[in-house]
Amino acid sequence: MSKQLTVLEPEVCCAPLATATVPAEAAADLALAFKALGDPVRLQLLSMIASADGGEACVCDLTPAFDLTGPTISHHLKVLREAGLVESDRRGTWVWYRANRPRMASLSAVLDIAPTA
Amino acid sequence: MSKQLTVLEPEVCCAPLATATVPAEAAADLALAFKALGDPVRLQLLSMIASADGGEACVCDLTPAFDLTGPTISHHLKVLREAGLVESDRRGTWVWYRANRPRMASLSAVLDIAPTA
DNA sequence: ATCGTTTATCGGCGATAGGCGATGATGTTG
DNA sequence: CAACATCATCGCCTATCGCCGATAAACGAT
Repeated sequence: MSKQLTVLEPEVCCAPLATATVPAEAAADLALAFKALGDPVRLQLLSMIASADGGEACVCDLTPAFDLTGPTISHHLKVLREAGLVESDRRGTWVWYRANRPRMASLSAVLDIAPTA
Repeated sequence: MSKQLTVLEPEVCCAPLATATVPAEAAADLALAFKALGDPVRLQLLSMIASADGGEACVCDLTPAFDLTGPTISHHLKVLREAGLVESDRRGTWVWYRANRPRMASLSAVLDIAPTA
């Protein structure tokens, strides 16, 4: 929603992990994102959001997909938000989430394996 | 999608997160790996190992790079091992670690963003 | 066999994370 | 306005995490 605090530095780094030692500051930011992905519920939430039709998913559609309470889902969404993986947008009664695709792409690139090692 | 079918998977699936909702079992395995990456020290350890000359790194070279004790580094390496991200190999006095590149590639693929959404 | 070196495991401690119910903030509708 | 619905935040509890010192296990050298 109107969470004015978003990732100020979206593109933190992209050097593949296997090509050079990641600096400490970059490691902190990357670890924050990977930690957010390190939970089955959040992983499914992100996949539901990213694969949703139109690229957006309403919380009202996400919550009933789990055997968890509303506050818990809201908490997980907050973690994903603060990790810069999703963005939210309140439209009327409902809140819609969409994936931050550049962020995901950057994480994917970090894990990418160089063709020749 | 292209006709690139990967025959040998290390553990689990590889369907990009943004194309379909990830099943619960796959989410558990993926979350385990991402959780292992969700720590700055482990992220740097993996990058040091993966980018090391010859693709291998000795614990004796890893430990002094951090302001942490031996047991703590050993613990982090164990987490990476149990997540399937690295493999270890004792050769004489020292233990050498190398990255599990297929595993990393599979995680990278999961976060990959489809060209057209 | 005994020592020194390297790495892993064990036990414990403080900090963090995931879960819930209760409450609050926001928006729609009657 | 009041009543309702949706979603977020708060407080609390338990479980897990990250860290250390102490100890054990594996190996080479003496």
